[in-house]
Amino acid sequence: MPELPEVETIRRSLQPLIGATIRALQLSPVAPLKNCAASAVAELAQRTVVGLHRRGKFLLVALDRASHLVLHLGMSGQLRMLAADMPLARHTHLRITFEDRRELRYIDPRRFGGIGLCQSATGEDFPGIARLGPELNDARFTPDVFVAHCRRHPLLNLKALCLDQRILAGLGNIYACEALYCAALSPTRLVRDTPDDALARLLAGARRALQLGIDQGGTTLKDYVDGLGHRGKMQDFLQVYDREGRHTLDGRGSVVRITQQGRSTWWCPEVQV
DNA sequence: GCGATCCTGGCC
DNA sequence: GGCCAGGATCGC
Repeated sequence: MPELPEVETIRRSLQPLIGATIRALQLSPVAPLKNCAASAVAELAQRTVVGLHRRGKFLLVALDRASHLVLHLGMSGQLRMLAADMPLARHTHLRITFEDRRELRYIDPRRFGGIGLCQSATGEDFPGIARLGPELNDARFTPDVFVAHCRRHPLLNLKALCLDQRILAGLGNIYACEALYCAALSPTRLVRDTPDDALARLLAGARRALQLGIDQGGTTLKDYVDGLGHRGKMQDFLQVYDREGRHTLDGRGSVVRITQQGRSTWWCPEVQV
């Protein structure tokens, strides 16, 4: 489900948790733990939330003293901040109860997400985060840096490039399609056949698509909500995603769907070359 | 690089 | 029943 704009929206919605102290943590028997033992998670009791950070699609819950919590929402994950006495949703895999009776719940039916611990405040010691490309909003991530990364993968098509977290951290299937439309580039084109200035356009397109997604509070196709239960509005601004057989939102052409790397790509051949 | 795989749920 | 879904990893 959640790509960078959704995770960022969730992060912002959970800011009120900063300063709250954990009373207890409860894991489901099938919680998707990544590189950590259930006992290590339970030991986070009595620790205080000091910050909420995002890296790519990962959310880091920074705690006072030592280790921090790393959460990835995979395809179907949700984070919800609720009162501790609210009814429990199915597939709730982690409950973090705070001293003030608020509760942060991690819900993930498909369990493609993950719950883990890291030592560094930036998560650099967490596998998966360590492999990520630069943050899209990092000013040091210049077109030159991006192009240099791209050139190491000449045989990738541009859609696969967009989805490659080592290169563009945070893009998922929706925003990859939207970024390629923004940049007017065909998803089937190979990196090898794409000049530097077109790759620079792709970086700009990715930034534009993600920023619009953040501004609109994420995309709610079905069930995405932020930590407070608010739906996103980006679904009303998508140009190509899930619009097979219709026109692009701006009416510049018609949308087709193809399959690449086993996943759907929606694009507009009249605009994207 | 590519395809299979991990899961559940919703839709046709 | 089969197919599809907002993701990432692992093996070849």
